[in-house]
Amino acid sequence: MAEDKRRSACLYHEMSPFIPDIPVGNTQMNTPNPLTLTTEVPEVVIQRLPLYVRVLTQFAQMGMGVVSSEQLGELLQMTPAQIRKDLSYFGRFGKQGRGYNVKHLSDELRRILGLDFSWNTAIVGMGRLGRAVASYPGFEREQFRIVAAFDANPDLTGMRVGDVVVQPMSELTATVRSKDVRIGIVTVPAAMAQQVINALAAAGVKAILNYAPYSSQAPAGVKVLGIDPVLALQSMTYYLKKQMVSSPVPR
Amino acid sequence: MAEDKRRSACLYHEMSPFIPDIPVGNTQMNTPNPLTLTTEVPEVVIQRLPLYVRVLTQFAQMGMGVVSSEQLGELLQMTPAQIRKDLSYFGRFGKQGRGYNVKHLSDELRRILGLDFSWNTAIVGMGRLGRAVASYPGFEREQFRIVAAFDANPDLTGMRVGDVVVQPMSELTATVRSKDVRIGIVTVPAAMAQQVINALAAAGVKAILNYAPYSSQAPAGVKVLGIDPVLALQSMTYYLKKQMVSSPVPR
DNA sequence: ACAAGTGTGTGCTTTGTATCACAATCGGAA
DNA sequence: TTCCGATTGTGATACAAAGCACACACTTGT
Repeated sequence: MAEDKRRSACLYHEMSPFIPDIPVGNTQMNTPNPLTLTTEVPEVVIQRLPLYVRVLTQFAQMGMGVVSSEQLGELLQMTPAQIRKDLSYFGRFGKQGRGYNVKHLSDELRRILGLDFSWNTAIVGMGRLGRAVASYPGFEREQFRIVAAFDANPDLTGMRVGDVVVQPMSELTATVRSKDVRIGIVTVPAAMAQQVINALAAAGVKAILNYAPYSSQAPAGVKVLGIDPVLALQSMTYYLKKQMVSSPVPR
Repeated sequence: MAEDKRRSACLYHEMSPFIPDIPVGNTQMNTPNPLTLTTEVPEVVIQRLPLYVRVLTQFAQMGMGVVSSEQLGELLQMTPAQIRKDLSYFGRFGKQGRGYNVKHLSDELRRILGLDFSWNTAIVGMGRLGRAVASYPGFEREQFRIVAAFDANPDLTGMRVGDVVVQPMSELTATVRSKDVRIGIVTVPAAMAQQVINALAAAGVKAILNYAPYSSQAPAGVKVLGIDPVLALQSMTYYLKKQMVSSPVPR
């Protein structure tokens, strides 16, 4: 039977400290050379996993015990085949004829993504945007703990935002290390963004969420992801404009 | 010479009311059947155009008159070839041996995207998140005008947020039509998101920015784009976790 | 116990996107 | 004016992702 395409599943299991004891016989670790056979999981797939987690949560709230890839696909607007293929990168989570156990798959995906414990984050830039982001409950709800906040403006030092007190930039490196901050959130003006990103990277932060409307240079080994609602709107207007031309009367 | 691959450039020029008078001889409109030859511009390309606009603005602020695709590529972390190819979907904006005129290219891209005039938007959900989004200056700065705000909670009706006054949901349809709202911003709780999206769509809105952490079903003909910083963080943790396993001592 | 039905996992095909490589073109220097 | 270095625009190519289709596994009902 099929015993060749264990590709990235192997890679993954190697990274993972605990292998799930799914009743599936073929966990043969016959990987010839784990360093050469680096068949990575595509980044797009990784980016879709949180989506799967989210809809699984929705299904769980609806009281459903099992879901099929077709049901998932309908909610996510994608083909069942793609979902199955994505999941197959990490193992065999479904049962033929039944589908996927909602709770089990959700837990597995959370574990794969590293969402089974909480991550310490620091936010830099305590202006209007920064305060809004810091007080947004969505992060804490998903186990992202904001454990520190910084701002260059000395007037803001000492101000309480949520559970933390604003610190001056000079304390960034020390605090990041002492509080084991792994994720940085940048909410400073565009002109300051790059230098803040560099400072965070220098302090050892490896993942940064950048709210500044600025195309940043990611320091080596650091993942910087931009969040910019304006960029999103700006690409939608292209399609809006096209529609207007085809039907000039707006309604 | 090359006179076959005018593909989507033709399509685009057809949509566009004003054709730029770039000194380029071959604007031959020999498209056989504009309806059959629908070689669309890839969506990924459209999504990158705002990025180009943004860095061009940066270059302009730096006082640069012309840029090469290589310079753009360095700032955007992508290959020069890709930038050139993306731009070639819409026309010939550069000059061999020189590069692109920053101001000219920026203006052209803005026009292509429909950013040469302002767009009316309405925001639904005036909770903490909604108020933060409504008062974020980034939208107005890029010509997205928030002309209406709605909330289901009657206590909020009449409250002033930025330049607008919060209205009840019952007035949504009428206001969207009378104020020519083309874009909707959804900042309601996840459980309410779908019904708000449907209401906006029914009122004629064709583009929606959804801040709710919920995988929505886009009504036919409507583009719904989700903004969720948590999803972004959740995919980054995958890589953070991998790094931790390879170097167990965090620093 | 077996047959019918359902839905997974995955090899193969198709589609789509990024990259390469080079001819065509431009501006400036000699 | 002509040559030279630079950089575009784009066909061709390589790569990656999505979708298809089916064997196989599991469940349920009889």
